[in-house]
Order: sequence, then structure tokens, then C-alpha cells
Amino acid sequence: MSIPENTKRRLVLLNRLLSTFEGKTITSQKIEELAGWSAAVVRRDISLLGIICGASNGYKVDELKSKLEITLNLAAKNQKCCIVGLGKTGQSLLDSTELEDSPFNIVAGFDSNVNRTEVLRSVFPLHPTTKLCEVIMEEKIRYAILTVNHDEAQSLTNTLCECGIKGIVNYTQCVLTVPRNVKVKNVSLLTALETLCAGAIADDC
Amino acid sequence: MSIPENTKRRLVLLNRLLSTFEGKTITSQKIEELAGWSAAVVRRDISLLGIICGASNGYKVDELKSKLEITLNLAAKNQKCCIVGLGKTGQSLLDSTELEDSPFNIVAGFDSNVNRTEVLRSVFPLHPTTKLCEVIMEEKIRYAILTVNHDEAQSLTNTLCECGIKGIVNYTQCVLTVPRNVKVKNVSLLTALETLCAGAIADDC
DNA sequence: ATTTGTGAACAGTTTCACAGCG
DNA sequence: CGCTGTGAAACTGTTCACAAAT
Repeated sequence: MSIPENTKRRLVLLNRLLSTFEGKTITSQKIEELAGWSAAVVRRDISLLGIICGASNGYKVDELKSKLEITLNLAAKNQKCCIVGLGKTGQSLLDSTELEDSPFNIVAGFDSNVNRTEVLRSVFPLHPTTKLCEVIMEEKIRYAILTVNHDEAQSLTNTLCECGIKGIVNYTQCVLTVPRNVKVKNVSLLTALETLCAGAIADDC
Repeated sequence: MSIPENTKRRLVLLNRLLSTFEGKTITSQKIEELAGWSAAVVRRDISLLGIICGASNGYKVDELKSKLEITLNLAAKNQKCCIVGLGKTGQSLLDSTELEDSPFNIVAGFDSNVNRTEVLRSVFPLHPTTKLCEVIMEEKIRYAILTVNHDEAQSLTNTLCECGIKGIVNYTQCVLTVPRNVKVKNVSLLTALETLCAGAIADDC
């Protein structure tokens, strides 16, 4: 039985939420208070994982968490990512500690301005975008973090898709056109604000 | 008749997409190719706006776009925002041009480290977080961009909610607890990557 | 001929309510 | 007795298919 999209989005956040409760138990009621999803939704979501780890005294967080990590693919370590575009946003990610202790690992950066790739320093190598395909295929990079200018966004996206990238975290304002096998997650500040403003927030991501 | 959440999220992106087609017409088929939503979904979404602006020769982009802006609340200019947390992420937004020509306007920044609020320069004033409530209420700020450390995230969120903020763009990894009248949009890199990895992307935001 | 707009069928998701377990 | 796990009902969202419009 496959897990619905909505459920998956909540489970990603549930997994995060549970970090604070390791070794303990937690009830669906408590999760409702913390995350805002109804207790009924929480119970249904968890039941879709196909395990029984609650049974009348709240869920055992450790069991739940390890099942979540497997189901959500987060158990696989060292999933490779790259940054495409080393302007202000891209640079702020260069020495970010955000992905420490996560399954994700940034292993390359790219910019079409060779100056930047030569001057900037980081723990992973920086390349000109002409090498995009080569490096991605060689390193088997799965995810791209797109932080380029508007005018380069779609053409670089095309290249990324051609070299087999699985997903793109899109920090640009462009609505990217991608083949169906590539997933895009739009996270630009403008999109986020517009989404809030339009009252269009899914109760999750 | 109220517009469903899913539709709203797509309409936000549709509005963006249409910028490239001002003065022209566009068919639901073309939108399907560009954005990836089925033409049937596109037509249904647009019909929910309650206007007829297509009639057999594709949609008139200008008419469609102005209706979209009204429906999505994006017509109201100068909706005030603030940045909470002036670490690396917050700083990268200080002189960002991303919100230029948008209805949103950053009018204040906050950090609990007074050093930062005194040393950093920006076009809008920077305050210590002790002034959070005062400034937000005085300036009638609607949206907060949360870029603080993990350990401050929930307590500052509580304060933000108390002073009447409408929505929070959450760059932290925390799952924030908020009252039902406050909306959160999670945009941390880690959450974005986990969502992609779990295959949990709504066909929109 | 092409493309919208929409009823009607279908699919997916949430809520309700309660039996059963600890 | 409180809490999960889950059928069944209710609701929301999507797809189909075609009449109407130009």
C-alpha cells in the first residue's frame, strides 16, 4: 500500500518533531497540540506505516522514528547534493552547518562566473557550470540547490534534468519546467510570502 | 464559493508563470507543458476564479492575471514583513532585491545579539528582539521571516503570535507550534531536501 | 477546428465513532 | 480508563468527456 502525498509531507515533519522526544512515548493528542494536525489524521498517518507501536499508551517514539526514517528514505546516508549558483544565496550555503548530521551532503558548487568558482573557498570543490553534467554524473549527485539568476534558471534546469538529477530545491522565482521524473520544491522567499498571503498553506510543508 | 488550498497554491505559481506572457493569450494545454499540472486541473482552477476570460481561443493573460492578483490578495501593496534573526541566513536577506516590485516590503530586522543590530547596516532599522512586539504592533507588520537558531525558534514564535503576526516563513528546522490563526510556511533547506527525498512534493508549492 | 467551462464519475483524504488492547 | 487502530461516512479534489463558443 503506497503512502499518500499529504501523509508523506506530514511524516517528514513528524520525524523532525520526534527528535525532541527520543526514548519517550507520545500520544496523537500531544502531536496535535504541537503540529496542528488533528489526532485522527496523526493516527491514520502512522497506521499507514504498517507498524503497531502505540497500543493504548501512546507511541513509542524510538520505534516510530526508525520506521519513519526507513519509509521516508532518510535512512540512506550521504545522499549527494550540489549548489548551482554562487551569488549571495548560494554563498550563504557554502559553509552552512544546516546539513550536518543529515543524510544529505553537498559535494560540489557551480557558477557560470569563473571568477567566483576560483575566488570563493569551501570544503567541497567549485566548478564552472560548463562542467555541470560531467561532475553530476561522475559523482552521482541526486539533488540540486538552484540559486542562480532568473535568466539562467530554466536553461540550467534543463541541463540538470538531462544529467539525471532527481530533485531541485528552487530558490529562484521561476516556475521551472521539468520532466515528470524530476521533482521541484519551490522555496523562494517571494513564493513563500505569496503563498502565506493567499492563505494557501498545506498543513505541512 | 471558496477556493481550495491546492488550487490556491497552484494559482500563486500560475500568476508567476503568466508574467512571461503579458499581452498574449495562453491555452490550458500550454500551461500543462510549462507547469506540469494537467490541462483539466488548470481549467478547473481558473474557472474557480469566477471569470470567463478564455472562450475558445485560450485565456487572455492580462485579464486572468489581474483577477489572480485580486483573488490571491497580491493586489494590496506594501504588506509589511520583518526578519527575525540576523545570522548568516538573515544577513543574506538584508540587501536582497528579491522583494523589489512585489507587494511585500521588509521594514525591520531583529536579533537578540545587540552587537549585530548595531554593527550591521541595512535600508530598514534593526532592533534587539526585546523590541519585537513593540515594533511589530506599531508598524503593523504582517509577516515574519524566521532565521534564528534552533533554540530560540519556538520562544520567538510565541512572541510573534502574541503580537498578531499573520504568517511566518520558517527557515529553521523546527516544527513550530502556532495558534490556528497563524500560518507557517517551512522553507529550510533540510526540510526541502527531506521532502524531495521522501517523494512528498505537492504539484505546486 | 480548437479550446474553454462544467456536470458527472471517480479517486483521494479527513473525520467520525467505537471496538479492542494494555 | 485512556489511547490506538480502523471500518464506514463525509468531504475534497481530480479526471473524463462533451456541449458551447468563436
